[in-house]
Amino acid sequence: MVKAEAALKGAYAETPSGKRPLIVEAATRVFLDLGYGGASMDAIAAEAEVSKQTVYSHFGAKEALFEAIIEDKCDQLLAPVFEAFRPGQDQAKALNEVAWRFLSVILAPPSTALFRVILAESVRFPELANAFYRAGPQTAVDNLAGYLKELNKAGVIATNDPVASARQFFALLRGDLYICRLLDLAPEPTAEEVATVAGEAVSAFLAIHAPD
Amino acid sequence: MVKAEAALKGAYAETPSGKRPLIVEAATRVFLDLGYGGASMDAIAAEAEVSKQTVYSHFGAKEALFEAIIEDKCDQLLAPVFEAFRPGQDQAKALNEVAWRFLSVILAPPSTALFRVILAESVRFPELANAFYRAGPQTAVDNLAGYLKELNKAGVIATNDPVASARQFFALLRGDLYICRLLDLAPEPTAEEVATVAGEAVSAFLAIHAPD
DNA sequence: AAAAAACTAGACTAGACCGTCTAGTCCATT
DNA sequence: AATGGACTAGACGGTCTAGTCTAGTTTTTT
Repeated sequence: MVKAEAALKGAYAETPSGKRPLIVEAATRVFLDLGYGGASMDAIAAEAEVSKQTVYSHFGAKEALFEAIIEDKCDQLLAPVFEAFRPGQDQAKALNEVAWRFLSVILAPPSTALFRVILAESVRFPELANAFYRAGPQTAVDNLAGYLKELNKAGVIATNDPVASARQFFALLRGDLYICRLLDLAPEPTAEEVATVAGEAVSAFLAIHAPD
Repeated sequence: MVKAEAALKGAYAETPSGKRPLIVEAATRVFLDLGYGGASMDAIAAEAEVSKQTVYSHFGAKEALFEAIIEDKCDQLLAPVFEAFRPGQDQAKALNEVAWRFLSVILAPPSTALFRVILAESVRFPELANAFYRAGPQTAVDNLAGYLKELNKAGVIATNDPVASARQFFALLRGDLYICRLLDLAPEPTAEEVATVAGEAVSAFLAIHAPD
C-alpha cells in the first residue's frame, strides 16, 4: 500500500502532456526580461497560460525552475557557435567564421539578457555561474585553443599558449561593443557591422601572433 | 507665512549635520552586497545606525537613494585611474601604468559589485546605465585616446583611429579575467598577477600598432 | 532660554509575492 | 461508467517591503 508513493508530494510524472515546455518557454521570457526577483510565479503562470499550481507541480519551487531555465538556455545558445571548424576546411576562413558566429550570438538579446541575470544572481546561485562559465566562455576557449594549436603547427600563427591566445581572441572580439550591449546602450548591430568588427579583431589577433 | 516652504515635504535642507554621508556609505555597502531588490530600506537604516525616517528625509525614495549612491561610486572609483599621465612623463611607462591602474580598479570587489548591480538594473534605470558608461568606460576611453594621439604623433605607435584603439586596449586588458571576476569564479589577483596580465596586454597592443 | 530643525523608535498601511490548498473540470484508459 | 492523472481558478496564510505617521528627544540656531 505504501509502495512507491515516495515521489515528491504533488509532483507530476514525466509529463506526457504538453504543458512543461510551455512553462519553460514562458519562464525563460519572464526571467530574462525581469530578472529573478522581478519575475513572479504568477506572472510566469500567466505568460504560460497555465495555472500556478501546474507550474509548482512540475518544478516544485521558483529556484528549481530558474536553474532549469538557465541551464537549458546556456546549452541552447552556445551550441551553434563551434560548428564552424568541424570538417577541417580553409583555416584562415574558419577563424573569421568562428569570430562572426560567436560575436553574433553574444551580442543578441537572449545572450545579453542571460548574462545579466546570471551575473545578478551569481551570489545567490554560485553553482549556476560556474555552469554558465563552463558551458559558455570555457567551452568557447577550449574549442578555439584546439584549433589554434593546429594553426600554430601549420605555421599560420605563432603561439606557445593556445589557451591564453584563445582567451585573448575572445576578449578582442567582445571589445567595447559587448559592454554597450550589456548595458543596453547600443542597438543590436547589423550582420554587416558584426562582420566588420569580427574582421578587425581577427586582423589584430593575427598581428599579435604573426609567425616569426 | 507660505514663504519658501516649497521644499519637498519633510525633506531636510542641505543637512549641516553629519548623517547624510553615513547613509550614503551604508547604502553603498548594502546595495552593492545585496543588489537593488535585496537591499531593504530598513537594512540600510540599520547599517547606517540611523532611523528610517532620516533616510527618507534625506533621499525621499529608494530609487533616488540608489541613483545617488551609484553615481557617487562611479566617480569615486574612476578618479584615480588617470592620474598616471598627467605631468607628461616617460611615455612608454605611462601606458603600462595606466594599464595596471585600470586593471587593479576594475578587478577589485567594489567595481565588480557595482557593475553587477548596474547591469541588473539597467532595464529599470536606463539613464543610470548611461551615466555609468559615461563616467566609467567612456571617460577611460576618451582619456586614453588623447594620450594615444600623442603617441601616434611621436611615432611610438601607429593608429588612425585613437578612440577605436583605446577601446581595443581596454578590451585586451579585461580579457577573460574580468568575466571570471564578475562571476566570482576567480579570487582577486595579487598585485604581481595584475602587473603580469597588464604587461601582456600592453605588449599585444604594441604588436598590433607597431609603427610601419 | 526659547524656538526651530534634525533625529529616533517603532507602529502602521498597503500591497506584492511565495507557496499551499480546495473544489472542481477535462480526458484517456480500463 | 468509473477511475485517476493532469489541469484550472482563485482564495488564503505568512512573510516581506516601501513608505507614512506619531510622539518624543537631541541638537542647533537665534
